[in-house]
Amino acid sequence: MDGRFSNPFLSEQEDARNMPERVTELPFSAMINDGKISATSSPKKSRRAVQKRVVSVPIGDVDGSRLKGETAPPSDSWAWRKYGQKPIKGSPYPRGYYRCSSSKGCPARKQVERSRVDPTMLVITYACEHNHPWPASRNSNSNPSSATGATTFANSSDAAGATTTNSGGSSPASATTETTSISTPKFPPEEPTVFTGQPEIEPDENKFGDLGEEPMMSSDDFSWFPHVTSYSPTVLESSICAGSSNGDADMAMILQMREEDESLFSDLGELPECSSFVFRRGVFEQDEEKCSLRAAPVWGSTG
DNA sequence: CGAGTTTGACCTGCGC
DNA sequence: GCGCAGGTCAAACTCG
Ligand SMILES: [Zn+2]
Repeated sequence: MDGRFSNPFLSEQEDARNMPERVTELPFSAMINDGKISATSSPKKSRRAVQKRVVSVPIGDVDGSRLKGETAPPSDSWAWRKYGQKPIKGSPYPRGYYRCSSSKGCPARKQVERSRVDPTMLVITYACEHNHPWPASRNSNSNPSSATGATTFANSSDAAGATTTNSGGSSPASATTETTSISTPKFPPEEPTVFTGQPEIEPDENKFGDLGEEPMMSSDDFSWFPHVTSYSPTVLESSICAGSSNGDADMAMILQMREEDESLFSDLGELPECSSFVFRRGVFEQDEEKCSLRAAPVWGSTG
């Protein structure tokens, strides 16, 4: 594994100190941390080696701001357990730390914080992937084949579609439902930076005084849809990666997803090529990393 | 009674 | 070496 992941897409903002919040979203995942788990060695490197995918999502009042009203991100089908919350310097809003409640051995983590530039947006930072194919315990349906898609989709669409948040100006608000969702997952291998429109780097606590500037939404790609998320290469890789323990299930799931994938794209008439590309790529990688990396079967027997 | 949330304490990396 | 800031743990508490 020499190449590892030199994709220009990945702009892992490990020490993104300069840019506190660049409402950016990385289409591709980068789970290749270090190759070694933080179990054998000291938990020191764990801090930095972890890549992060930042996703900006408009706050939907459909599922969120109900009782809490604070930071209630739209559930992404995965079960998250909050394990911490800390105020972030430079941001008036605290940051919530979530972990996967499905399995103890699941390294999946999620950080949710409100965007400083756009209080109506939540910045969700994903770290690590799930070691398991699917919790299949929380909400959603047990049949991620079609019913789930439809149901979840409808529900979600309502959220984003209704909220719209206007600020993001994400695509045509007039568009009802799904179409709006995926919008255009265009990840042209040439401009991963996307956020050139906001060279404004805050030195310190400048803050929320005149952040009336619109984020411009250079990358308002797919609006956060649980369903769509499943299609995200992230999850794909996740499942693939998990193929260390029970490849069967994973494979099955992948196939399943693929089917749905096609359906989805077909329905939307979007770039199916991309999907194929991604899918193939994932498989390819699976062949390479197959039984390596983390994918610790901790949750397999120890439980 | 259990899962999940809340909240303070504690730890660690990093800059000064 | 100290202080700061971010990140995590764990006890207490709440809701179902
Ligand atoms: Zn998980």
